[in-house]
Amino acid sequence: MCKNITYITVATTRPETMLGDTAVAMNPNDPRAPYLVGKKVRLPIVGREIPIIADEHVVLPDPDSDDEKAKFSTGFLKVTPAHDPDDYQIGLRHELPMINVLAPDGTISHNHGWDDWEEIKNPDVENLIGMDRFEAREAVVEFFRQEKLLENVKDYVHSVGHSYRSHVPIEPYLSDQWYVAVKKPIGNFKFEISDLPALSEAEGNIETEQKDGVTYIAGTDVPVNSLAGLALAPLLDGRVKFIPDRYAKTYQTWLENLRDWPISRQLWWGHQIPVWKNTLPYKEWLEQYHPDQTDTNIAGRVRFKGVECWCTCRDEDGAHVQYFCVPPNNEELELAMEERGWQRDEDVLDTWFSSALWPFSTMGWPEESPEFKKFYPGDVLSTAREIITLWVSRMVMMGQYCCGDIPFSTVFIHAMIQDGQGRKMSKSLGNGVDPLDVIDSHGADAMRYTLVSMTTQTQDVRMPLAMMTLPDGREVNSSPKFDVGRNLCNKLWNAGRFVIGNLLRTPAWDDIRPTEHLADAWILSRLHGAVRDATSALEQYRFNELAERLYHFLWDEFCDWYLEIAKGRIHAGDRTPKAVLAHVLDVTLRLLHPICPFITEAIWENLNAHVPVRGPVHTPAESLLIRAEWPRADGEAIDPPAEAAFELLQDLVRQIRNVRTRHNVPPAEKLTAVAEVIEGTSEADILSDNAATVQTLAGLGELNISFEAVAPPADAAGISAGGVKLYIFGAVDRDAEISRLRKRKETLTKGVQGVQRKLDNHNFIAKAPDDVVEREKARLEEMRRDLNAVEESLKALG
RNA sequence: GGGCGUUUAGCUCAGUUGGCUAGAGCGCAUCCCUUACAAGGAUGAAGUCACUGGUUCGAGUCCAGUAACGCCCA
Repeated sequence: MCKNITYITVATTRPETMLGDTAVAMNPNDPRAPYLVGKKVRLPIVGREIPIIADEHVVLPDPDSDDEKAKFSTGFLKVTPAHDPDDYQIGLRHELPMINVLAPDGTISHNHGWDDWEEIKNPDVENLIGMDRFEAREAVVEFFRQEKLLENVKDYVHSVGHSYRSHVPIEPYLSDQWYVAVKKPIGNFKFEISDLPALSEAEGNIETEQKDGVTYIAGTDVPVNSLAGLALAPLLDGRVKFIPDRYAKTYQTWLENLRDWPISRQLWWGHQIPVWKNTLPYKEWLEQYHPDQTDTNIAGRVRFKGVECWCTCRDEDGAHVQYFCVPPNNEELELAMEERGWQRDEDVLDTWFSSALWPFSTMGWPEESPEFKKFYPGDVLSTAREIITLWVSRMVMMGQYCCGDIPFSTVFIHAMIQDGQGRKMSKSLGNGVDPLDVIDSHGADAMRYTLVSMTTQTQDVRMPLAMMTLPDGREVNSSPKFDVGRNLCNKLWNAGRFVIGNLLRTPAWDDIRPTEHLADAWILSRLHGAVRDATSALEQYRFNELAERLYHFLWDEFCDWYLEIAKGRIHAGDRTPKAVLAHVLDVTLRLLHPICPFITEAIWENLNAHVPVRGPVHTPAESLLIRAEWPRADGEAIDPPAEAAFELLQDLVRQIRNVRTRHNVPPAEKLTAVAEVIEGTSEADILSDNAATVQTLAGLGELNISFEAVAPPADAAGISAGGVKLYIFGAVDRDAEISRLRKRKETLTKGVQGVQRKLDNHNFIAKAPDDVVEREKARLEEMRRDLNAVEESLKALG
């Protein structure tokens, strides 16, 4: 059957590229292959005779397949090495000619590598010259139609890369490019390998293997002293780490599979590649410029007119071509070269090539500037995950190649902020947020605080957008998420205002007894707890925890409780809280400064003006907060008994407030209460010492403490906490009280049952750690006591 | 196709080595312009922790699988 084949059919999506076809390929497993491979076919229009070759790349036809390629395949593939990356690989494998039929502007042209043009040119082809690729596509199809060579036109779904700027389909185009060899052992290395801390340490710390005299990182084809090796070794030996550490895998996998790095870019902007090309015959060049040179195979450093240059040369179509890379600031040499026919490469460097130099080029490198000496190498790089490979790895390579050390030891990868629908922010979608607009809508510190609080260990975070009208009338994209930061800053500012406004005649720290009053001991304990937690969060790069912890301390502890208590005490003539307030504000400002630098600095200045010496330190505080020391947690100040005691007061106050709300007691109305405690117990002491505090915070006109059992009054609301039973008089709404108590009873009953079930389980008692069991037992006891109190109160109400 | 992430209250998210009666902010409901703050205060309602199995005294958390959504790379 196959012997009678006189033509073959190929399918293509880009008919115009057939002008550059140099073979037809078929899969070696195709049953027709044995008859056809090795034969030649004549290419229509062009008339070029091209071979039929066998290549695994060709997809066998299968009309029933879900795979579009197999479905549309005829079994024959036109091969255009100069205009398709896959075809290029086939071309290399089979040593096919590479014929470029396009000009750089996308029109059909015979001036850019169409080598057999003179042999094949004919009116049909000449007709196509100058057409753009889309026009030529139609013209080729039309030619096939008229010559009755067209078998079919079908719709075909495929993906073609489009330029993200101009949105036109991208055309693969064979051209000369500069590449950086990343897996080649580096010759002429400026530094000795033993001078590189990363590598010399690596020699002992990572596994390597020898192959043909080259040392590779074990299990890879990455030579230790190649650029890829320079990037990979510090990760493997632990000198570079990623946070979160899962990103190390991205980095490692990419480096292990790295191919040479193409650095030529055909853009009108950027850093033009500093390479000059000369096509003079080599001997003439030698005589003219470098009479002493006898080795014709130059590659490496040469001195040229007194300037040290990099040089390489190669044969191109029988002529010697030299390339010279000229260092910067040699304009005279460049001009002299250009006058003599040297041409500078028109391409510019890949932006990532320049970016790779960023950690040191920003500090004056290659000059050994003071900044460079002080700040290189750095510590932490904070960046986004999509540039781990393109940028981070290259900075690590170049840092060592150019400066002899890695540029940073920790790479912190932050989440990507998406819009409210989970889409990446982009200019074309208009779903982005401009930080400058956010600063206008919410303030710089508010934006910073919010972003820090969003910095979790996940990959993405969402930021719902909203149009906001600024005071100046502009409508901008912002997000209600920034309200969190704005509210915090507002709170901080007002708290600062209040504190500073109360600092007249603040006693010296040595003149107060800062732990005598429970509230003082409590806030100092909480303060040092906050310092400890904030420090630990920072050290572990847990920025959201840092933000939340400080928010919680400032708002829920300092403002909601301590300030309210301090108000009453200061009003009553106690000056101790003034010293405590000044100290707590001082430390709080230090803690918040990295997140909210502007507002804290402003408050700091105010605080300095009023109380320059404050807290346990005897010297005036730093005049600028940015220079002030980060606080240190004082373990002595952390006082768990004081915290537990204070929590009892909080519990009582909250429950009394709850009663007030449920009984619709007007805020101004003072209630009378009686508390029943057992004499000599700690809760009796706590309550006796802090009755005034509870009264103020809970709005009680009178709080009597009884060591005798109090019969639950029928017209009172009852609460209980930590062994304290408390009855509130004047809450006359019996129904409301009954429903409140029933709800509490239900909650407590459920809780008791749950814990009881746990404690009845022998396995739990036997296998759970003792402290867990003890905690459960204590909880059970507590809940039972409260439940009893609730039941008593219910009984009293009838 | 390969790698990774997410799924917890109406919304946006925490929840580290399993101990949770599951938290926060916003929103919601009720009350309050009380001399730091209404961008505030007090109180409250709201969740079958995507689904299915497993391990365990105990699972939001560990293991296996399923589904949906998303990101990066090719």
